[in-house]
Amino acid sequence: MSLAHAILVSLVDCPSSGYDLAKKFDGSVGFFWQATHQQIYRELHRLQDKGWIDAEVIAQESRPDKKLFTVSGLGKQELQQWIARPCEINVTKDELMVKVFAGHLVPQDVIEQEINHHRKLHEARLQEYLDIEARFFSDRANLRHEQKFQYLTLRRGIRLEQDWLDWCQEAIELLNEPTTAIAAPQ
Amino acid sequence: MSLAHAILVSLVDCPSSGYDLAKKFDGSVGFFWQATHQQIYRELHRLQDKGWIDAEVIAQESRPDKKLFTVSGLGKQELQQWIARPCEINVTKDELMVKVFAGHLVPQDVIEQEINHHRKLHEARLQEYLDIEARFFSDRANLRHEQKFQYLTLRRGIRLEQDWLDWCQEAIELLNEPTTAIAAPQ
DNA sequence: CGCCCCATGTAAGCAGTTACATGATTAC
DNA sequence: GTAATCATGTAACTGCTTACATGGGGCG
Repeated sequence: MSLAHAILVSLVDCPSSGYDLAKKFDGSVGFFWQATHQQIYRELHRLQDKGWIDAEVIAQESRPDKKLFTVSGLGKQELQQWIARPCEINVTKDELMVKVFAGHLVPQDVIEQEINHHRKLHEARLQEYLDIEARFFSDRANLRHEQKFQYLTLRRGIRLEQDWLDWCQEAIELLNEPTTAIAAPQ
Repeated sequence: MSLAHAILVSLVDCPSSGYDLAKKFDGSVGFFWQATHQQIYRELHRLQDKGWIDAEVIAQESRPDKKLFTVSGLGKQELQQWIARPCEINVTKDELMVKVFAGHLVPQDVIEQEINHHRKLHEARLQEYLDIEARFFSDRANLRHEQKFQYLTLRRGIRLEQDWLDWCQEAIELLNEPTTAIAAPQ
């Protein structure tokens, strides 16, 4: 499992509290790994037990205290080893595809509506990614070493969303092609 | 949750035993929904309790008996309602992206190797999909109504794999661009 | 006054994974 | 004779989700 590693990666990027992490897992790292705050707090305890992260309690005025977590030397070592271990393709569970697969069970406009609904969701997400690209990666010829890697993950997201839009287009077109040459009962 | 629905969709397509389903979830429906045989058997019991599927025991010679499951009227109704309920974008958990995000922690060739490894995996999967396209959907102008929908899911897969290959290409290129204009310490 | 934000947690329940179990048949 | 295929399951464990809990501060 690699929620542990997703958290380590996030902490290496920037030391954070559990609360901060929960927010980051709702953006940036969260674009390719999701976790709720409950998962995160539990995992942070485990990571502390393993000695992969260190905690420092930060007292705050007019705010609850927070624990700031940083990746330890051991944790960084573990991360490096994990990155070097080849991994499999991520598994997908795509509800929309399950629906489309059984699309013949419902009136065609039901499926078309659902595809259009998803087109809008993917459009919005694409726009979100493009905004990040414009804000943080506008000078693409001069990316710092670390930025290159983060930019690549963003590019993956942009591509994915764009490709979804293309598929939606293709799908609506195919569904509206006249169904020629069916051996219809006469 | 929709393992239940993935199973219903699979059964509507073709009445099957738990064992058959487990195999199907290793191909066809399994390209966008995965489940082990244990999950499937458990879910089949639940679906039977709900009355969404009917079981018929088939005695076989020289083989263990098997239970053949078919979707009941109630199950079909439920499926239709489920398809009509708008759903969210599927969540992704992409280990490779987590690794790439923290790519600066390891020597560059480690990341390049991992990207190349994934390029090969996606190439193989693309080929698998293209074979299915050639075998079952060669006559694309004359698809039956149901086939259109299944073809669309295949197209989604083909696009996804192709897009992965394009990203891998792009990634390797970006990583090998000379890092110009870094304010390097002199 | 009520709601949202900050910050961390417990508890219960469901989903998913891994290992183990059985027992006959067929293929090498 | 050893392994794979057919066919179905139990048990234990880990991971994930949902709900609930606390308590101060800021905002409208």
